Amino acid sequence: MEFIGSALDELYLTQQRNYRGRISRTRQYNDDSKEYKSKNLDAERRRRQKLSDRLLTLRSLVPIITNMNKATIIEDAITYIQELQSTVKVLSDQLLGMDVSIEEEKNKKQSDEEVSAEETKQSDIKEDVVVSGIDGDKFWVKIVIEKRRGRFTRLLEAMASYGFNLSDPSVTTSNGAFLVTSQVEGIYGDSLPIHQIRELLLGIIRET
Amino acid sequence: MEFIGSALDELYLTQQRNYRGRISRTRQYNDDSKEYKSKNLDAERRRRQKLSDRLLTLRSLVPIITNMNKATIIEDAITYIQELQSTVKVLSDQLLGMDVSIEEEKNKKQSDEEVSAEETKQSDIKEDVVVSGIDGDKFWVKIVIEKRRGRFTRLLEAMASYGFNLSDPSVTTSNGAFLVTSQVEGIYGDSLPIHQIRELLLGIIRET
DNA sequence: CGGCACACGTGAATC
DNA sequence: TGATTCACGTGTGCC
Repeated sequence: MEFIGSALDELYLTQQRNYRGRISRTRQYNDDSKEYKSKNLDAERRRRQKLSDRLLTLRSLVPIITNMNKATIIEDAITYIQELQSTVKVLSDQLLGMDVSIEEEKNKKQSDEEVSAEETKQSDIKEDVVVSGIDGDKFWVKIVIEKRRGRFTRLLEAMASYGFNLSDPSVTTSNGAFLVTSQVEGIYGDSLPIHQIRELLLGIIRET
Repeated sequence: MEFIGSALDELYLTQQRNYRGRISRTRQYNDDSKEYKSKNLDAERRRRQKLSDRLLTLRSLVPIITNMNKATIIEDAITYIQELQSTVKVLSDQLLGMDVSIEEEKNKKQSDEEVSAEETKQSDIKEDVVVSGIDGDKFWVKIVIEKRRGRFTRLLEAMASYGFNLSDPSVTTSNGAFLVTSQVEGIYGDSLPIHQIRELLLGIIRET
């Protein structure tokens, strides 16, 4: 609330920041007057900038970004890590499960669930469609839908008919749900707003 | 510009009040009262705690922790995400049957018990079809084919028309190849020999 | 104008 | 002790 000694160096506090930008400089020592110096001012500055840089690089690693917010960056990173972990689990299960089911009796009940569960699952799936722009006409989509027979094929057909061009898609099914994650580019050769794309996808899903 | 100390505020606050600095903008007056000021104090507090919570949950996801530091938490998360991404890539490559130079220092157990694998060359996409029985009329298929536009859809259609009933399929694309892994059951209501199923699948692939 | 998000400088705490 | 990390309240833009 108050600046003690600093008195808000009106003169030498040439503070210029754009939004989310950095400050230029603040001078402390000088003049005849007393010094309002803090010991760890520079150290604290470096610490802040370092943390900010780490956050930036973290954001660059996460493909799905909902907001530039400091908190949401971490939130997205959390969900992305969880997705990656589950992907690793599915992949290694499939890699190890190519032989007979000898091992997975105890450490993994996954085989039993997959075989027995099948189509008798109750539909507790919460559908979800997330669209986030990457750059230009590239997008990242994540679709969670209830697994129904032939639905994935129809979904792909519908998306193709609407001009969606999927690159490197990944599809997994788990607990009676489809999870489709993919990069998409070139919708009608031009970029639509994110929310319109999402609405379009929702419509497609609704029809399939 | 501020010293605080929670409870100490009220003591020191008043005596610092008299120190008057000119600020261009709004001044939080009511100095006469003993009440301190700041409007978004609570909001800022919630924001800080929220971010701290997110950071904590992020740290809980990362298995390796070098330090409890705020910056190192993010740093560890960054390296962990990179590890996960490369792990996913290695696993899908192994599922695709592509021999990559294993330079990994991964602590993960890598079972190289890749099945029969009658692949021929490695310069291009190695088409591969592996069928292994599970029990009864259930079996496990792994299909690696060259990625062409719309081919996966046609493949699924053809398989469906032949009575293949896929359960929990997983599809990934990498390096211009499709990898389809799935459990299949109930071909024509009765079990065919494994090699005949494989021949049937090869024929389907050849036509798509 | 208010909510929101951020960078800032500072005192305290830890090693 | 000094170096380093943290929480805090505030000023200040941006919707």
